[in-house]
Amino acid sequence: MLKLSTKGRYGVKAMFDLAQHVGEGPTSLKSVAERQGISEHYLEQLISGLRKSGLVKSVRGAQGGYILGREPSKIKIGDIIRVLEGPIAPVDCVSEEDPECCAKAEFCVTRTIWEKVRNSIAEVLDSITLETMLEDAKKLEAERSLYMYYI
Amino acid sequence: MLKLSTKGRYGVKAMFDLAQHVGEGPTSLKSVAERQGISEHYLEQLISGLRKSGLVKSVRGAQGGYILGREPSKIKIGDIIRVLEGPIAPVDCVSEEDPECCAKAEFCVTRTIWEKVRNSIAEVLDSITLETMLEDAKKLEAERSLYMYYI
DNA sequence: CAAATCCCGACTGTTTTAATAAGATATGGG
DNA sequence: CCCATATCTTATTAAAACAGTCGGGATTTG
Repeated sequence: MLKLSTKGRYGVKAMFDLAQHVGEGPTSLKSVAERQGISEHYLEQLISGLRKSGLVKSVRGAQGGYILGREPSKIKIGDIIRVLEGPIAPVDCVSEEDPECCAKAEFCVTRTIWEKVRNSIAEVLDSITLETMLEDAKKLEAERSLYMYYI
Repeated sequence: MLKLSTKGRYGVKAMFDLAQHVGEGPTSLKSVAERQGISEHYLEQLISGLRKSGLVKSVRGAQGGYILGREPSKIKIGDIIRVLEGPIAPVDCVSEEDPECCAKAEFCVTRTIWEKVRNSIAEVLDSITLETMLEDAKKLEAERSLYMYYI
C-alpha cells in the first residue's frame, strides 16, 4: 500500500550514516547498526546489494568496513531505493524498467494516473542526495541548539 | 516497495466504471467485474469499504447494484486510495493521520524525505477526480479514432 | 595466531495479499 | 407470493513478501 519496506528505510539510514563519516576511513557495519538501531545481520544483507551496485565499497578484514562508492553529492536517494526496493512503480505496468504492459496499456486511463504517481515519487527521490541530507542535518542541528538555548 | 495493492487498483477501476455509467441507475458488481476483469467476490469485499465511507451507495435486491455517492467531480482518486489502502504514508512515522512518531522525529533527516514523498503522492492523487478520468478517456478515445483512421 | 570484519546461503515466524466459499438478507418482476 | 438477482457478511486458505535469525567461511590487521 505505497509503503516502503525496511530495506529502503534502513538502507537510506545506513548510507546517510556512511556519509556522515566520509573521509574517516572504512566504517564497520557494527557501528552503523548500533547508531541506527538496526540488526547487524539484516543490514549485511541490504548492504550486499548496495555493494554490488557500486554505491558502497567494502574493505575486508579487521579495521575494515564500508565507504561510499562516490561523493555524497553524486548519490541520490532514488539510486539507493531502486537498488533495495527495485524499480519505482506503484503498479507493474508503469515500471521504470521492463514495464509489463497489459494489452490495453495504450489507451488505459487508470495507467496514466500511476505514471504520474511514479514520476512524482521519482522526482522527489532523485532531487535529494546524501549531500543534501548532510546539509539538512546541519540546519536541524542548528535549530536544535537554538531551541535548547531558550530552555 | 511503494507498490499499490490490487485493492487500490481494482477500486479505482471499479469506481471509474461506475462513473462511466452515472445516471443509468444502479450498476451491478457482476457487470463491473466482468468489464474490468476482476473477481466478483473479491470486488465485493473492496466495495464494502467504499460503501461504508459513502463513496458509493448500494441498492439491494434484483436490478440493484451500486451508484456513486456523489458527482464524479467530487470524488478524488486520493479519496478512493485512502479508503482502500489506508492513509498515504511511505513509512508509518509520516502517516497522514495518527503518525506513530518515533522519539527522534523532530530532528530526523530521513523523515523529511518521506514527508516530501508522501506530499507529492497525495498531491497527484488529490488532483485527479473521476470527472478528470472521464475527460481523459474521451480524449484517448478521440486519439484512438484518429489513429484507426490512418490505418 | 586471534580478533575483527566482510561475505554467503539457508532457514523461520509473521503478516499481507488475493482470493474462494458459503450462506444470510433484501427486493423487483412475474 | 415466489424466485431470480443482488447485496451483505464471515470464515478459510494458498502463496508470497517481510523482517529478521543462524551458522559458517573468507580476509586482513595487530
